[in-house]
Amino acid sequence: MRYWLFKSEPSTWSWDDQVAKGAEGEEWDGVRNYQARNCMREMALGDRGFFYHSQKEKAVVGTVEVIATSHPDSTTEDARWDCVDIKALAPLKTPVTLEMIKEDPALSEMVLVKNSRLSVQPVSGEEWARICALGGVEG
DNA sequence: GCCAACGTTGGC
DNA sequence: GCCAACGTTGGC
Repeated sequence: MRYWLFKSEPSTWSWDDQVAKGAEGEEWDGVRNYQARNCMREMALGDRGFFYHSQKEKAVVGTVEVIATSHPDSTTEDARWDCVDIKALAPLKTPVTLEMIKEDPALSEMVLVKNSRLSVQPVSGEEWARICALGGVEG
């Protein structure tokens, strides 16, 4: 199993919106960046991810699971853009903020730190375990 | 609200 | 195919 991070502006699509979709999940649509799209194309059923709130909050707030592999993005006719479906798994007891991530030597190499603009990105197994521990959630 | 970083577009 | 111009993202 591989691990990922999905970034969203809470004013556009928040963790609460994701939770409200329940087991049915939702398309992670609207991505118009090749690197982010390529990440989604690599995802497998059952892969796990973090749900990250950008802008004001800047924190990992929950975990999600990939429930549909890459398919055309329904919000565009442009065949270049694909997306996956994800469902909410569990909220973090303690949101893990960008500040905490930057201060933690074990997390200083995260794509989130190195390339802050990439909206869908890979997370290593070590990073996954560390953030789950900090956040008080089962990996 | 500003600005740096980055990706994309389009003219040559 | 290169590179300048432009638009967008996201942290501060």
